[in-house]
Amino acid sequence: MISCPKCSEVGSIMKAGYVRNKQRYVCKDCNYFFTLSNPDQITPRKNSRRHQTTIIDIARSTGVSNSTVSRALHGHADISPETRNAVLEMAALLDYQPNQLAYNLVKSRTNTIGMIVPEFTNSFFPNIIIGAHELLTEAGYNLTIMQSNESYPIEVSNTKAMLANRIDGLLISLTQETNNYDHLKVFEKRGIPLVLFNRVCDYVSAPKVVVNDFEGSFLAVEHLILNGYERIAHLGGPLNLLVSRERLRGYRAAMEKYGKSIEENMVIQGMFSQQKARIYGKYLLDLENRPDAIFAVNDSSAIEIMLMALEKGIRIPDELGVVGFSDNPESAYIGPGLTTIRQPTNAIGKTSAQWVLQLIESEEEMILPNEKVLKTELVVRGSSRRKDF
Amino acid sequence: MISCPKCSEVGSIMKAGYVRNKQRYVCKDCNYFFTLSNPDQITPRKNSRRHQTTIIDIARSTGVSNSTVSRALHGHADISPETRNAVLEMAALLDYQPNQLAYNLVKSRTNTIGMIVPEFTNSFFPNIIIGAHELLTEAGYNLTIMQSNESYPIEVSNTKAMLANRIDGLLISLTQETNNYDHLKVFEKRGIPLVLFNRVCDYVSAPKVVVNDFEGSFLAVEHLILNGYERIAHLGGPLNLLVSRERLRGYRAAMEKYGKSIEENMVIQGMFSQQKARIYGKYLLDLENRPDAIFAVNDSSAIEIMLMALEKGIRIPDELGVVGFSDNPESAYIGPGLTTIRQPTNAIGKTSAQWVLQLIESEEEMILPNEKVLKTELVVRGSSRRKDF
DNA sequence: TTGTAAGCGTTATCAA
DNA sequence: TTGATAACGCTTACAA
Repeated sequence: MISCPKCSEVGSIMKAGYVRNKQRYVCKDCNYFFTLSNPDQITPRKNSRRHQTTIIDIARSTGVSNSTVSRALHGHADISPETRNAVLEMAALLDYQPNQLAYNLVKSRTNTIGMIVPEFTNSFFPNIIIGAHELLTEAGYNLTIMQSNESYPIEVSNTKAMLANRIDGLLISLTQETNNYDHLKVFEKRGIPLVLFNRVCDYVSAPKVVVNDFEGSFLAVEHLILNGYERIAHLGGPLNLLVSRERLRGYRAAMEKYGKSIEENMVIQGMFSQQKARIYGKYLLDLENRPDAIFAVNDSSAIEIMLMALEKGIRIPDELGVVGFSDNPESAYIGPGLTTIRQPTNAIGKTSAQWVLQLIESEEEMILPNEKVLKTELVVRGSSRRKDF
Repeated sequence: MISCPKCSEVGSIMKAGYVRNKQRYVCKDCNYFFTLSNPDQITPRKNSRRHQTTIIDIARSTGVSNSTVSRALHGHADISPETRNAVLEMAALLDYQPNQLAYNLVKSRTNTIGMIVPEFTNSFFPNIIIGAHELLTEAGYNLTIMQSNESYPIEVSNTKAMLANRIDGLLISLTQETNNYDHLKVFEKRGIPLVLFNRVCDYVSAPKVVVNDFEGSFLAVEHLILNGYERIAHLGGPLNLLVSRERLRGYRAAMEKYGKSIEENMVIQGMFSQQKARIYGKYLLDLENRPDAIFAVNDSSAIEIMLMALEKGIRIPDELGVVGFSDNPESAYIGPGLTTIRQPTNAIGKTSAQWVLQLIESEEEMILPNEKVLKTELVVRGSSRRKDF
């Protein structure tokens, strides 16, 4: 008695013509075609619970070898159109889906780029993801995204997972907690392409994609000064991040250039969070001699400040100028509109992705500029435009 | 001469004590420890370009077998603490990173959930992703996200890629183009858990996570009516999507309940896109006898309408009431604030993720309610609140 | 043009 | 408590 190699059924086997001079059978139960080239192939493969059809199934059913099937499937040359068609037909018939896992294992590449971002509650990182995603998809790569949630331990475990999954390259933007970079150096040591973006650091020799935070901040503060604000506070980010330091530097440079003295109690550096923004914002607005303008490290903080000013009845922009950074979607609409520095988020994603692909495709260690700096843009809205200026 | 099994170097091999009565060596060049249990293991493994250390490397260096290493690494019982420690030490020394690919292949599961969303330009899907991501991470699963960009062919190729990568389960929200569901039925046939969310359809027997679009819309329109609006237009979505149909149904039901006649030229169904919103918005606002309120299928469209009204000098809410759907972040801030229906995005993600995990973990085909309906919430803001009401 | 067989890095089933 | 050895599904020399 012949049993179906796929579903083990014995009662429903029928003859189904000849292939390459061998009797072909079909199992009416599971619609599986096969030949019996060799008696011990009659026994079904074990562990067949939810068996997905493999190359071997196709090989058996068509009466050719695995390698021939593989070649046919990949449109290799040196294969007779006749057998190729037979294989392709059978593949369709058996509803064959290649097993990427096995492919990846033997090729030891996955065609997948990993991306780790600290958060995606703001639209900032999602927009970067969109950019990277577009470019990678076009290039035939998959993108696996992980989120570190601004936590260093999670970031470390994320990189471990990426490593374990043998991604071909990694795009990463660091958490605000990250001060140790050993988990990134592993990538260097392994020769796995790595690109840092936005939240970068100096201590790892990987390419970095950033924006001109210094200039952006300089322009922002200069704009406030040119609108007649004198005592400008800065609500900054955590200083272990280069972005925070650069934006602080831009602030100081602008103040200095225009001969404004900086009151150090009005320069605050802190973690990114809505709660922190409220605390620092309250502090600044409650100062006995409160600033007449605030340059915030990002739009979320700036918006918190605007809302608090509203509550307190402080008029914007007359009594208080506010400028943010990043141009969140809500910034255009809040109150008189929030003046801000627009970041080319899509381009950040695209640039980073392109770079990591270049690193992958270039066999040699490339000698490359280690940093790409994209341009920001000052977007002037109502929160900083005084009528009398 | 002994050559290093890892880097093939011959000049830098030194003796390094004894392990299990075998001479141990170390390659000073690549810091690789090994023993020579068997003469033909002297030859380095070929294809060693960028060789990542494997279980076999550890086995050789420690002088035990693969299986023992595997067991030690997984903290199996039945292993002497002595050898376990030796293995673990060596693993750390050689900087071993497990190869998830191989693991997945033999286990034929990936611990990865796939997620396909039509877009993430709005904050809507990112927020759902956040919810799903949180729950999945906690459960020890990875999340692979793909974006169909509202394109049916891309959606199909995405599902193929997911299948090829042997994800353990899929969460999907359909594109506005999708009218054929064969690519989803494959999952059914293969027994791969599938959960539809938000953009669902009736033609595939998979669990669905949706919100009460009907009630939400009903409340939105009722709210407009109770604020004295009479001639309410509806700017709807593509009708092949259940959400669009449900929201339309809610609109009609509310109008009917309050005895308002619907002017059919003021009910428009169209694709989601900013451009379309502008075109339809212009049409509605330019009508000779224009509506006194518009209920839009989503906030993006509603916002476009508000902006156009602003341009045309139509006062909101006095001359025109506007209500959207979803509560985008910018909706709170635009003009007098956009009244909208808030969707529990985080919960949508979490619920879908939880469901797919349940399906994975339950061996049996579960008998389950086929749909979960989450609650929406009316958020009243200035765009619909008439002073005289 | 096709087949054979080794190898990718694991886990799992037997024996020892 | 350990070690061989056979899978997992695929690609690819090398042989025929």
